[in-house]
Amino acid sequence: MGEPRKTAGRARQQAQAATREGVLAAAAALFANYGSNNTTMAMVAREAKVAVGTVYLHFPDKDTLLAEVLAAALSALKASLAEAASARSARTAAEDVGQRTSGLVNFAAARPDLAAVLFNPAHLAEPAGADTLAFLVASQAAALAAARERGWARADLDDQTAARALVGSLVAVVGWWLGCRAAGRPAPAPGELAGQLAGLRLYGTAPRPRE
Amino acid sequence: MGEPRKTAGRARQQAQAATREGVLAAAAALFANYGSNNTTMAMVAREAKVAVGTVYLHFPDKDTLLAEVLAAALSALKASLAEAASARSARTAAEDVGQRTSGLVNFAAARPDLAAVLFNPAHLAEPAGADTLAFLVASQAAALAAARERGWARADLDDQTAARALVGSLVAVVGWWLGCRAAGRPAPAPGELAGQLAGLRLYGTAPRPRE
Amino acid sequence: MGEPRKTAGRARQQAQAATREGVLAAAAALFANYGSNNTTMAMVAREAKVAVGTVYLHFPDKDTLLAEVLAAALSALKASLAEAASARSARTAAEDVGQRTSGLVNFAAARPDLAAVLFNPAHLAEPAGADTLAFLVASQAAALAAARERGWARADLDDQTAARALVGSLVAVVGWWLGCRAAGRPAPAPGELAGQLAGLRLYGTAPRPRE
Amino acid sequence: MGEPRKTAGRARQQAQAATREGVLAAAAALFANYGSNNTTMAMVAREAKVAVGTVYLHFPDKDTLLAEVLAAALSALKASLAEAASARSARTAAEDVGQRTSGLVNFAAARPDLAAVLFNPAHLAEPAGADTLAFLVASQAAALAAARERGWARADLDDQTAARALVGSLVAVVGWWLGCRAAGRPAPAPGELAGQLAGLRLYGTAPRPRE
DNA sequence: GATGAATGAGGATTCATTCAT
DNA sequence: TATGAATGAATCCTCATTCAT
Repeated sequence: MGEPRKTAGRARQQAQAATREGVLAAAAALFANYGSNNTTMAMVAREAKVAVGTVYLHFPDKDTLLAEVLAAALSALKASLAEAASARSARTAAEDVGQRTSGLVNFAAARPDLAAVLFNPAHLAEPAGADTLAFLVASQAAALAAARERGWARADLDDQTAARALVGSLVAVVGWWLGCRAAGRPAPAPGELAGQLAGLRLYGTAPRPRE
Repeated sequence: MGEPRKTAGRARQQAQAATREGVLAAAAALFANYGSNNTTMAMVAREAKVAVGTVYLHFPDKDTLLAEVLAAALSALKASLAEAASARSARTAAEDVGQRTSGLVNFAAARPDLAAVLFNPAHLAEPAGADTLAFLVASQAAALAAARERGWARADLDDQTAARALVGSLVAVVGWWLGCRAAGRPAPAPGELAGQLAGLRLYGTAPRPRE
Repeated sequence: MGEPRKTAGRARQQAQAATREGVLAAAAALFANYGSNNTTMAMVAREAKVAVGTVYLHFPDKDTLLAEVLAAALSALKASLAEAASARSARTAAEDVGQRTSGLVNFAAARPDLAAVLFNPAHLAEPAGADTLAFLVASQAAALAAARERGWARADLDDQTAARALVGSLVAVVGWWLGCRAAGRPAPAPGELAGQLAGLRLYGTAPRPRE
Repeated sequence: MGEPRKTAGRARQQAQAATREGVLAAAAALFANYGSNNTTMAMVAREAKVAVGTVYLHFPDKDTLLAEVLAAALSALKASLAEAASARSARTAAEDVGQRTSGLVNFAAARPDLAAVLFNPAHLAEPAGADTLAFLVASQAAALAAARERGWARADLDDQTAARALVGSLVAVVGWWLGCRAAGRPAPAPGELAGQLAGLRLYGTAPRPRE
């Protein structure tokens, strides 16, 4: 999977890595715009200013390329969230969910390319997206379990089901939001969006007793 | 020019309609199983025990076929929900949401094929699925607005955003659930699933004060 | 080749013939407009307000249909020319050629459908058009031979070659002229066209000594 | 992104050009023999000893392939005529037309493939052939106008009409002649053919007063 | 490692023709 | 005779992948 020859010189290795990153970035941009299904390897190569063969030198096939683009996007998301999380710690459920949700929306606003690849249901539905989807679900499930520890979440929730529902709504809403913004259609402000998502997640649609 | 029998015979018409339905059913089954992207027109024809040309006799192209399969599934869903709705009327928000959600899950349990086509994000993302997605979102938004009228929903929700989130979570969860069941993997019982979904929708993940 | 059952009643036979004529007319109209290559048997049937099968009842296949349309057009042309010829007899070469050419152009103006089928090089190039082309060439060759008898044509012409050249120019010019008229583009008046064609045929492009 | 060798090697480029020419030649041969309508892209590929995809690598679609074959044939014709024209200049109308016609016939004799593609009415009638036809007509019209300047052509000719007639007769006769030769049927000698064509063009069919 | 021409299996769609009613 | 649904071979074109340079 793209493991460069051990004996290569330092400069060589760097050039190699740069090529790889270029392809990855090109693929991300195209997948974000058109979806991987409507993107050909030739398009990726052209965008990366590289020959088709070069793409195959770094990624054995298209599925793997998608998987790696998703992995890269996911790891950028993780990094972004981790940074946000380290900044402050939540005192209440509302703060907790609010911070997480804002983090996500901020990531989407800051890196629309990566986010658009990640929050594309078609990508997550493909075999190459299974890992990514699984991770997203697992992390939501973990967050839910952690929240329950602290009394921030109901005891009667099935974590699997709830995590899937949360991921589904995030993907749908953020995907839609990014699409609107990319197309220049009206879209809620990031803060507004995060607020709505956090509210729905925490309290659902029913009126809150008083808070 | 003679006296052409325009009526062409009752039996003939029925046979034609049967062929059309056969193709539709075959397409639904395959789209449900593999997604329309991994299904060829030849597969549809073979499954329907019909020649390729026959498929095109009834549907002008693949996109239209997908659109019609989605439309059929959607109308079956509507019928199922309408029937359920006419049976009893809700007195409380919980009853209302509970009934709607159960209706949906029951439909998925009763017609897994149709539901799997409908609740496939890749289908809804395609142009042919735009109408269907739009309808689902609009109907959720309408339900939300109606609920608010009765004081069953918060006033500070953005209907568009919330409707998308709800559709997203339903699609994700029901799609996953159907996949599990089709593959023989463990999956929650229908009632359990409906309960979880209804709870999340109404109250989110936070503990309920008491109700 | 469409020979109706001998035992059929009178009315039956007439209805049959009417159907056949209807198909022929429909095919002629479509072939004239789009060329036989861009006309499907289904289009013919629809235009004739008849079922596809009915077309095949009267014509064994598409090639034969084209051949018969061409034959019908050719026989209409012959009839038109014969009528014109019987009216007056030519005294000079110029009169002779002038009358023939006018007859042709008048036919094209009067029956643009049939003429457009006939004067379509693509039709004449197809196997089904071979007979028609052969007839046109033969009739030009005969006319040339007859003219030579009377001293109206040069002795050093090769009839085959000259006849082909004449047919070629007629087909090209009349076909182009009909196309212009059908499309509403500017086109010479019929008399003007006939004059030009007759002049070219008789005297070529060189200046006439005096006549 | 390394240092991509944009030049890709001289040999490589030549090989590519050779492939392109091979496809062009194969297409020309097949189009000449069967007409583009009866030639499939698979036949072209097979004839060129190349994969189907390779054909599409060099020509975006079948129409373009036909257009390029026609363009190549036309430019070969132009070159051939230009060479002939530069050799000697005409003193009389008869010399002028004679030289032009001989040039054409010589080209047809020397490059029967290219000529057969060019002088196929079906090709010229297709959209892809429109340019070629237009060029042929325009060049005849120009020749006519030039001749008139010198008093070599009648003043009462409509250039459009006459040019179409001339092209039509050339296409018909040369096309037929090539067909005869290819099929081994008897056909006039090139000089004979050119003489007949030149005579018809200059003086028509009427007896020449004296010359 | 990089290149990009070449490959060819595969997929959507068309349409002349058949045949049961 | 008339019908028109059904047939399926044929065709154009795409694109992931390979490999000689």
